[in-house]
Amino acid sequence: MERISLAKLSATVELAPGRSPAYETVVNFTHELGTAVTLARWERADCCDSIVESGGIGWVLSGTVLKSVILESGQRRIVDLMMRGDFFSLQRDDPRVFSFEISTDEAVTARIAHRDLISLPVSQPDLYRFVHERTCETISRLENHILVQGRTRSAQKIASYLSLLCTHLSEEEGAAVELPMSRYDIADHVGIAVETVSRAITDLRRRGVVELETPRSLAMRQAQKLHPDLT
Amino acid sequence: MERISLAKLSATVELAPGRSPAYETVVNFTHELGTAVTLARWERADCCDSIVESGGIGWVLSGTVLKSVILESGQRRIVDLMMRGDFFSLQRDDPRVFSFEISTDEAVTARIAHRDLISLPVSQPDLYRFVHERTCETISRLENHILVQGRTRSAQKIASYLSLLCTHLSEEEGAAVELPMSRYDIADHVGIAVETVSRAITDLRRRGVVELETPRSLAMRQAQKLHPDLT
DNA sequence: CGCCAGTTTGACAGCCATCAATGGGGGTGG
DNA sequence: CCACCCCCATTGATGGCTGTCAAACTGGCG
Repeated sequence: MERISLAKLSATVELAPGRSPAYETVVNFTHELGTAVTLARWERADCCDSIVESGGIGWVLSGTVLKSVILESGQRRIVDLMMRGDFFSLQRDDPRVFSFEISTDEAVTARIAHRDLISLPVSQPDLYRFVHERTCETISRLENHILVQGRTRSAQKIASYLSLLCTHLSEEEGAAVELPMSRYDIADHVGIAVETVSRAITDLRRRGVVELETPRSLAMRQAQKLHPDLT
Repeated sequence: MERISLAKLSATVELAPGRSPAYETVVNFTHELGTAVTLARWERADCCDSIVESGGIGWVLSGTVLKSVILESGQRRIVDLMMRGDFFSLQRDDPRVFSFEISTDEAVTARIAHRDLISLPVSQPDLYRFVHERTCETISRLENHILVQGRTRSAQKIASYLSLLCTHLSEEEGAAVELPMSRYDIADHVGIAVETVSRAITDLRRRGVVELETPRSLAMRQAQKLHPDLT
């Protein structure tokens, strides 16, 4: 982990390809916060549990962060997947022991401590409004994932999961995107076995719903409407 | 649906049995908001989609509210279940068409419109802090449900689902609680078939994990630790 | 009494978790 | 440079679980 300054931030995230308008507002928000914000650069497989220490909220400026928990059975369950522009709450004294982990080669995160967050409404009310909007977006993201997990068949789960991922990663319809996680991560996120994930993806490829250049490079074809059993 | 005033509120919710300390803070919060709050009493199966109209956030003072969506296939999926003291976000211009529905005989809800919510940090900063805490609790609730849905076996899902429900409904360990929803609702919430829900509950009853006086009255025995395959 | 919604149980086919094995790619050390 | 190892992805085989269809039972209500 490496602390970075606001001044060095633009040099880092400017490189991020295909930034959407919504992401720019997050970068602007980060700059406007000034000294209240803490930035950090991480590398693959870094464990960033320390991010929770001072509470408040965090967000992702580049890369992908996984929020996970290890069950008594030893199984890892991924509760949330945060990508560029996504916010997440940092709850101290949470009896549930969550871990945060980087799943991309590199990631840049930002956060504000709880004490700075609660003083924000008086000092910068419009920034607080932005925080509230983003927190509601976090709720939407979790709700979407509940809908994905609620699908009965594994092919449906994977199809809707990948579809969500693609719309988040690229505005362009049908463009190839680089999956920010392994098959194992997908399995632990949707709650099915790795082998079933692999089989489901192979099945979708055969049916022409997705195309794979490499196992990590995926393009969605809008063929879902042609396959009513996937809805 | 019936509008009720703040003055009549105490007569309604005071009757709610087994109120926990956390719930009292919600009632206090409701009173302190004054004119900004809108109260409503509903009856079973009422559709309260109109609650979203002015945005902002809502919360439950008594009864149970379901947030659901109808898929193209005609299936109903329950995304969230809000009980006494639970908050939920009311997002206008959400492309996803959610419905809100009462699953108990009666329910009382409260809400603040978006315009009142965004002016709250300047007028009553400590109330806004409370809103933020509750919004984070909403995130925790959804995360917990993702963990429930992530379980592989249906008996595990039902066991952890009912366990969560009981700890939320009663502080007393092992006390019988009245389930605020039907087997169909449970099925649509955890994403399995009704018959499987029924079979799983019967299975748990045979193994001594739960006890049922009536199909709706349930008591958890802390026997889960005796059954390692349920963790 | 008949109807209806909710719950439960049975039978069965299809799907999925598990175990097992193979192949590919990137890294390290010889 | 090559051998080796490890992680990841994929495919096969199989038993067990679950979705689906069907039917019976309950309690409430007109």
